[in-house]
Amino acid sequence: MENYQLLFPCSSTIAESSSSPSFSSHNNMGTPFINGNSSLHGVGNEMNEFHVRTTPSDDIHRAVSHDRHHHHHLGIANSGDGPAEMMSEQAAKPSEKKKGEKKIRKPRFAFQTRSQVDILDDGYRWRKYGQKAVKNNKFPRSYYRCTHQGCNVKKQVQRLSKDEGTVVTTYEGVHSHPIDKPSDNFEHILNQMHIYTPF
DNA sequence: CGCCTTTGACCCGCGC
DNA sequence: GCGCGGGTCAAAGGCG
Repeated sequence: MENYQLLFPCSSTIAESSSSPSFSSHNNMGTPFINGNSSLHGVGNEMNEFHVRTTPSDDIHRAVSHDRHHHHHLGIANSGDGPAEMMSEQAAKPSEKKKGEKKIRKPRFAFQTRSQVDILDDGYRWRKYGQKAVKNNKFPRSYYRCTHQGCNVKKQVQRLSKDEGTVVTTYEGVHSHPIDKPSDNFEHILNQMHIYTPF
């Protein structure tokens, strides 16, 4: 399914600044929306912010329902009236530090989706590694890591308490490997097509 | 049995 | 220093 990129229609744009180079260089499937203004500031700048603008029709995702809070079932994320949203945030956290390593924050980008379900299935396999309560939010935030060997991409998902129909997904890092969906069967594909051709 | 969640503890940066 | 908030670890358990 190399057309995973369709998940993010061309209309959605991203502005991100980061300290991570090696961005626009090789294309990485699965992150089509990185338009390569890489390394705005050199390493050492811990401040980066990300904006995501999506269009009204951005609730374009396959989604996993969580009728049980574990396994993945298929379901179409809503189709809603999600208005265009813009997000910007600061992340001034040095996360990547092993031992005397520099504190570089990978670029992060977020988008929000109106959806009934929390987990948007973007085609990668994720393992949840944490969940935390968020201040001023009645919903927790979940932390996921890409399970692909050597892939360090993370994402976090949270639902707005202000508008509980909205789910914010924040990606951190870039996949450098193909999509690793165990079973991409017809049903999945059909679901996608369904979503991508709303007219 | 392998893969995944759950969940409390831990860690770290920051403001007071 | 201390507490808080956000992010991560890892043990334990669940499920197919």
